[in-house]
Amino acid sequence: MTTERYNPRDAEPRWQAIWDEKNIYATRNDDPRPKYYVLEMFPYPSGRIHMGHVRNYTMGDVVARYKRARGFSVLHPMGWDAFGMPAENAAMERKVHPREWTYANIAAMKKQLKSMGLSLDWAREIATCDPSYYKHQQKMFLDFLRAGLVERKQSKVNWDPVDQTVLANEQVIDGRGWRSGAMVEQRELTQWFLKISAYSQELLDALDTLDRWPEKVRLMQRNWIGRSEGLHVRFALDPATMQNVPYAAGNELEIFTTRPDTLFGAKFLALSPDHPLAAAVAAHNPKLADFIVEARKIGTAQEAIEKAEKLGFDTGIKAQHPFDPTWLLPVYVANFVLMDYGTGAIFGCPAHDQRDLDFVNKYGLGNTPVVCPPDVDPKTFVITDTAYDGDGRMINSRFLDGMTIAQAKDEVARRLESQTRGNRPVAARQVNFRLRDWGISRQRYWGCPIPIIHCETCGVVPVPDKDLPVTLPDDVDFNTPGNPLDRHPTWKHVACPQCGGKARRETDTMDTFVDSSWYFARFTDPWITDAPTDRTQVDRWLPVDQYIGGIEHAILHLLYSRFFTRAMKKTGHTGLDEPFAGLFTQGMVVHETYRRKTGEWVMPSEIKILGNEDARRAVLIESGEDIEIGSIEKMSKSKKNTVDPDDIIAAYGADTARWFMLSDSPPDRDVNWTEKGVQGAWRFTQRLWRLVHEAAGIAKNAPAQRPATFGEPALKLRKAAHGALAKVSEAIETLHFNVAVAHLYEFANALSDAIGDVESKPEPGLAWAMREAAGILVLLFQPMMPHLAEECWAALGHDSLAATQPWPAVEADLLIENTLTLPVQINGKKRADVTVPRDASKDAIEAAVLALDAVQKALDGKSPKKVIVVPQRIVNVVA
RNA sequence: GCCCCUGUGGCGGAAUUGGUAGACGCGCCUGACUCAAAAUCAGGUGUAGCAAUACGUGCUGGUUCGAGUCCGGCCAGGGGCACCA
Repeated sequence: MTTERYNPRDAEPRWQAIWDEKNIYATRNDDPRPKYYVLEMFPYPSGRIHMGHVRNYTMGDVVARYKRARGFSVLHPMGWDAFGMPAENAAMERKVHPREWTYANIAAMKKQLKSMGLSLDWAREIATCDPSYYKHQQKMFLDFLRAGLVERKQSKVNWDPVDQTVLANEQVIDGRGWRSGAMVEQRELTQWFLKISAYSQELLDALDTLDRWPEKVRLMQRNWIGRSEGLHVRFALDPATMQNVPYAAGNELEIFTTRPDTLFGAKFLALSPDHPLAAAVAAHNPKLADFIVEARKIGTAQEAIEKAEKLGFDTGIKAQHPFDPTWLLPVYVANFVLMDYGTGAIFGCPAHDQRDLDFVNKYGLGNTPVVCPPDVDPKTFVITDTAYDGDGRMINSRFLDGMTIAQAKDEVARRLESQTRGNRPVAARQVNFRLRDWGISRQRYWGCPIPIIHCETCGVVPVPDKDLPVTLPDDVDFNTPGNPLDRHPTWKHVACPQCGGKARRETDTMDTFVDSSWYFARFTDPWITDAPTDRTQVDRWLPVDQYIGGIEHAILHLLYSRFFTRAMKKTGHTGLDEPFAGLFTQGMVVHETYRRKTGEWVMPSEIKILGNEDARRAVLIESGEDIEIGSIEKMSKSKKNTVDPDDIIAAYGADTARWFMLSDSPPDRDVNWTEKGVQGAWRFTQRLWRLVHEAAGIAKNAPAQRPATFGEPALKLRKAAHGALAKVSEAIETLHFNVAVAHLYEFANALSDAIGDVESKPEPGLAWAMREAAGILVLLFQPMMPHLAEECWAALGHDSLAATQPWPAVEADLLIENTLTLPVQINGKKRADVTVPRDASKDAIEAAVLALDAVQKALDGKSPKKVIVVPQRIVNVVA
């Protein structure tokens, strides 16, 4: 009797219009119910959404809809990460203003997102390029400046020669710019820095409290922060070797080491090529000067950084061993010592550090092992090509001999701390971090202007709060590379706010990661005009309960946001430290690749698949030309293996796309987009529609009152319904969407069986159970397929909206079975089943098991060695 | 090089965290309906075997009444960091 098909092209826009009209997804800031803030990482407005967005926003939407049904006041906003390079590239290539380009893209993408049926509160929409947003960012920059969290300093920076801008360390991947892919060069520039390193320890410690973050992300951040404990040691330099060296710091050299225990294995000291002492020696030593120039090249723009040979240059200076002034160590300049870690100088213990060993083997400085591995005879222990960095006992180390590494470290620190030279201890325990301050200056137009004025007489002057925002000029040209703000004829020329004299604006704009470091806070009250946040709202809504996005932001965005939230707290804009209580990182959307014999990539929409499995092949639709089917890879424009969400929604509807995104693959793994898979999802939407309509036909005749008793088929259906309810709820709570999907399939199968029972085994309670079950089914899939749910909910005779219904309540009694079927194992292998009453005693179960034929046979008249009865689980007979 | 994660049918993946391995879906096979196809419906589908049964969660050892799950060693794939002293 199935006639009509569900038509998403008609139904989806219809329900979207109704949701809009009734404004059901708006969140009120005065809602007294418990709050739940679910947020997906906001998109860059590139112009079109891609499948990764579909997956990301579908997951967030399921959580939002589920929590709403669970009675929470849900905040689920959307905005745009709208500043950035592509807008300027478009301006250069297509002569369109970045603002126009960006806002046109936002309009297009908003339309696409709306077609997905997401339950978003669009009234809170923000775009980071809007002065009403970046005004507050400028205010916070100035607040941070006053709080000592901003610094302006000259530093070596990573310069991207293609984008013509500076990149943070985090934005350099394998020596290349994260966006342009160009080899990064080193340049000296004066930059604005946010002092994230002031929070190194705190950012590290607090990771332990983020128990709803993936362990993987926490580990990556831990490694990035890179805490190491060690000793800061002052080596005295032999005055005889320091003649003619104009070195301001005097006759000493400070080093940092994490292995003070190996001090008696020292063979040399080494300076970074950028160390002031190296420069001082080079002033009178042209060969060293040349060496330093060469060494710097290797550390920067050279391709093979990791393969660079360890090179050194002997300065002729000698340093005294801290425990023995007569023991002199040569001081080298070495290309592998970094200036901006520790003190820019090290001591080398070749026996226990591979780099140092490579170095001494090249320059013939020898090595002395000072840590002997367990079970090795110290007399025969020698190091040749491989340094030993494992555990052991101290040898060849005078008063340290026999100690463990930990004891030796402590002993060295203790002795050197109490020695003084020039009224200062010779050594101090020190903690070092790898994390550097966050350089935010970018030489770009399309970013948030840094609200600073440089005055010839007053120096660096903050723009007064009353003059905010500093807005971008509209009349800019992109015909030449570099920063359009810098070459704008008038924009940068202003009067100094302090003295009124001639001054110029800072023409650098902020890194766009600043924009995304606080948008989640702005969403809590995007309407407030005189402050970045309303403290009542931001403190009530934050932290974000569930944040969802890509793993690619594990360090950059998430670490910056954690820092920024703390900085906002310090300046009174929030009351908390951690912005994201729960984090989920979703996998990518991948797809097969296709290419012509000539090697050109071909889009999935351009080809047709013929045959199955081994006989599977692809041809170009247009010409019938054979196409090679390649590996499954991340969807990307370059390999053309993308599928356009618009096409999928036009062909199958948003619900089918959403359902497929959630089914099969666990959400944190990659999902392979296949035509077969989409068709499977499509068939299921049709099947649900039919099932619910059939069930509705039966339910029409159901009594209004719940029957006092239910027959077997009705009870079976009710158990299936409530079982599914319990399992789907749990799966959504734990974000195991693929498991929720599987339980919904199972439940649909059970409903289908029950519909068959109506004819074969009619009974009065079944119609009532059918109505209950169909209702539960619809509400269970509502978070995933909201349009279909509305259509089905209406078919069940409701004039309310499925999207606003409370989550159904489980009848716990139905989940408890009166009799249990336990598996019976003999010696750990399953051999039989036994059905016993739920409350049967262990003895009763044991007796029932021993009476089983299979058990009798296995025991062969003997009595069992042991019978293990695990209540409600399993029985194991040990024969 | 260091650190981390993952290996389960033809495929995507389940498995109450030590208790019936393979739920659910895809694919495939058989049947029904149809002039036929699509759609739909019913049944089957880890491997070997006619069967009883045996084997089976990357390999290998161990702990346990019982191991996909815990421990040791290896192999493969993926990711992060990489002169950080």
